[in-house]
Amino acid sequence: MRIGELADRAGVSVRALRYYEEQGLLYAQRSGSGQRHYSEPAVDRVQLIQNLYAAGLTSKTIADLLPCVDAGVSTPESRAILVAERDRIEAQIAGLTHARDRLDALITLTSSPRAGCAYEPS
Amino acid sequence: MRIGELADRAGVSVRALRYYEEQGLLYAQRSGSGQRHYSEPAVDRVQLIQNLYAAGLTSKTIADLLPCVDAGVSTPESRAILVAERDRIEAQIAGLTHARDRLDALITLTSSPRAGCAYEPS
DNA sequence: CTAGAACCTGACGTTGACGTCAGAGGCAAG
DNA sequence: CTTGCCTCTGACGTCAACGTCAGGTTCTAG
Repeated sequence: MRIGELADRAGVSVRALRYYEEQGLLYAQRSGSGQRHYSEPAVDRVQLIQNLYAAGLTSKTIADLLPCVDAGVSTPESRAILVAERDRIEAQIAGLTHARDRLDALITLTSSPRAGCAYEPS
Repeated sequence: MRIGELADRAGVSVRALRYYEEQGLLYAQRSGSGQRHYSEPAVDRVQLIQNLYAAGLTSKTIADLLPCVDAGVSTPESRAILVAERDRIEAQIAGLTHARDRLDALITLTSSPRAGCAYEPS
């Protein structure tokens, strides 16, 4: 498939796909005229990349890790990165959970006037 | 306390504190010579701000919400923002959890050579 | 065959939360 | 008094992941 279709199917922009290639995260066959052509698994790969981006990994970190994904093996260095990122994500989840709880408390606090002193005329 | 001490105690940079003030998130008394002076609760407030930043809220959103925190009440608009941000955070937590699971799987997969086919010569 | 959509390669623009530097003034200690 | 650290304002720098535009080529539907 060509780049536009991949973009649609993976839910990202065409520009993003070219950027991923630029960063060494995604490869494409080139037709004679220079157009990129992708195979089916590219859809999953792009979604994986997006997922890792969303988790806060940088292009460089992803570029370091993807070869291990492809090969199914990891070096001591890549394992260290993996574990470090996993821990970072866990910490981020904890922080977000805390923030969510604060927002929840804020919602409860501010939307029920004088909560606990309820005496609302029916 | 002065800005340096607040920065230390809240774990942020002096620049960040001035930026928060610029964005209307933090106020300070000014001495005759123009130096900022903060009271104790400022430490908590800075940590709240940091927490909200870490959760992905923008300066503007925080600026919209802090008055509600201060007043303990919310308008329909602020409630909408609160709920929207809460939902966004929940979605982000779900995404991060997914990413963490993928990394965990990757760690397991790549660090135990031929898992399930174990036959290692002792 | 032709119009229009899709694609190409540069290359500059954007955004948010600060970092950093310059130049000047303020404050406690010896 | 001066040394040295802290603070001030103002303004430009940074970084990542793209957005967007220009100018040109290629593919495809009718």
